[in-house]
Amino acid sequence: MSIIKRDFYARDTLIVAKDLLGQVLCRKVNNKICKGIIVEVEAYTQDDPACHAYKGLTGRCASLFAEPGTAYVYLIYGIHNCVNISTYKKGYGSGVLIRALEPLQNIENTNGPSKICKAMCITRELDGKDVKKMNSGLWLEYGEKIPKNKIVQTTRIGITKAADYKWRFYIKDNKFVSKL
DNA sequence: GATAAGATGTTA
DNA sequence: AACATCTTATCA
Repeated sequence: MSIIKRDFYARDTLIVAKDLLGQVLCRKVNNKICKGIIVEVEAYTQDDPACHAYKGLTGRCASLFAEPGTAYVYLIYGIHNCVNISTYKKGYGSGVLIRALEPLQNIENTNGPSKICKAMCITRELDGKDVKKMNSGLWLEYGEKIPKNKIVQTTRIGITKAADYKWRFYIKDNKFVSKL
């Protein structure tokens, strides 16, 4: 397994989102390593009304504007954390929300964006971390390539704006994709 | 099985 | 006031 490099993230957000399927999200806490295969994602860009970066750079979403391959971790509904990876280029607010994982190592039950964070101890301390470095405690590695006919593209979940954008991608027939 | 409601805190 | 969610309760 090798770590995913900058070039991967420095592309169009939709492409990165699709290509993240099958890659492996890794987290090190208390000398334990957790791993899971990414099976479901959503793309968000600065031109997208549903994106936190739509209204421009704010304190909360600054990580979306950072170098490609930066973690954006935020609190939603007062209770739950969600994790994104910033994409495209520095100064442009875009990223990919990791919605579901297939457990590989030291985790289970990760069929939702906040469940991932709970299972892997991803908190807002990780906001702004560089996921291209293992010593951030959170990074991604190359996994299996997913054949095109196994990738489903559809509408995003839990948003009210731009609800017609088909910017959600998941692996067909995978048990760990979140429910409607 | 399905659907509805409640928890909860940060943000602009 | 809105919010990129999850769990529990209450039906059937």
